[in-house]
Amino acid sequence: MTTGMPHIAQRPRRADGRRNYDAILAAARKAFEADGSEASLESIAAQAGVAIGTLYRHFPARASLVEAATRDGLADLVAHAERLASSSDPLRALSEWMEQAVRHFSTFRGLVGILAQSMYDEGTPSHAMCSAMHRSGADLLHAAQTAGLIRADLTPGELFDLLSGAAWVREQSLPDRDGSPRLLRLILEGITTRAQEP
Amino acid sequence: MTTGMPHIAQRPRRADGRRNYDAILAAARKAFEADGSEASLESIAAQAGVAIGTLYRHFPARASLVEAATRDGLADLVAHAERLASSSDPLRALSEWMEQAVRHFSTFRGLVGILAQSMYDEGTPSHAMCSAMHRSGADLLHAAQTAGLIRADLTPGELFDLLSGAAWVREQSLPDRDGSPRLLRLILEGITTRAQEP
DNA sequence: TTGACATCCTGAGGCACCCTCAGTTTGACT
DNA sequence: AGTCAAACTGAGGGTGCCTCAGGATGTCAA
Repeated sequence: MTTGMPHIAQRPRRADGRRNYDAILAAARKAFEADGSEASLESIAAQAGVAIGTLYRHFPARASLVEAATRDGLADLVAHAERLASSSDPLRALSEWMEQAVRHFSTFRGLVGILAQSMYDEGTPSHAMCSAMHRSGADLLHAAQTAGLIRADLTPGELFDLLSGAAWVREQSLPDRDGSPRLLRLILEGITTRAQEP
Repeated sequence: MTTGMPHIAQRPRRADGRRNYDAILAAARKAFEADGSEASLESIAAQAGVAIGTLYRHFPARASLVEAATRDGLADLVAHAERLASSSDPLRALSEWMEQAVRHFSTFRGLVGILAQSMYDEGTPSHAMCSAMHRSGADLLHAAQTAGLIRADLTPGELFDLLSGAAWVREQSLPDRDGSPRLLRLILEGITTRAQEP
């Protein structure tokens, strides 16, 4: 997964192909939700009522199945960022987006790890989406920095490291004991500009 | 791994037993270093010149092998914390300890995840060591808070979340592109008391 | 030294999962 | 109805996990 074109699965043309593609995707979403990104591909195929070879036909690597299963959600995140970019309150915009980003990054166990890899490895299915997120996030950060609300020496890469770390912590903790809102608040307050405080 | 006594592997009594125990541990350290905590146990056994059953005799679960492989390092960390506890510069002490903690947490890929689990799951081999770390880290934090140098509303649990997140990021990034020193600095500056700044 | 025996070791074997590929079926289009 | 690319199937070879019945051996006391 380091060389060659990134594989973005496209919907097949034949009717049975599309049917199976959709069934596999639905089963995968359910399985990832329950068992994390390491869920058994064979049981996903079985759940979709399809032979294992069919799954591999549509999604030649686990990462491409994960990409397809998360594409829409991450696209929403990017769209939301672009909507927020014109906000008159850049700090609030950034804060809101960070919250949503962490939520999306930890949709299921193991996802952040895959996304973190994809961020810098171009030969990866999710790389395109990650780049888009990076761009839109960087814009929000830059706006807040220009307004003097966020420390100017914080790079987009560092912001993503902080968000990934928070998402990973959220992923680890049990759903009922989710400390990520508090963690995110700490991070946000930690990177706001000092002069803003009384 | 949720019920029953935590299994702390103890050195076996017979000479051949001790020999094999040590050989397995050495092989495991090397394998974890190279392949992360998910390294193949069968190849570890082979590397140690021992049958797979022997490995399982000494380390009935992967987690107990990880525990044994990291025990000394984490014990050092706790000892260092206790030495730092009497420092006249609590902020520097905390900072130094945090740096070392992140380094130890990310000794090899997958370790932070295991430690994060062990922190709150008592039926886990590493739980005892994690508790000790928690205590000694909390002391350093408390000292810095009493001196008014760290925000008073930060709990030890939150500090560990931040450290775990940073360690995870470090674990993900390639050795040459390690951004964790910078990340740690951001975190530290983020939790210092606001009035301290000019 | 020599039993006696608890400790320790072995590795085959059942299970789960990964991924491939040769052979077969079928939808789509003429 | 005929053609054929697209899609499907599932056996099979590979890796890894973990167990357990049977065999080997170090230890210690007599």
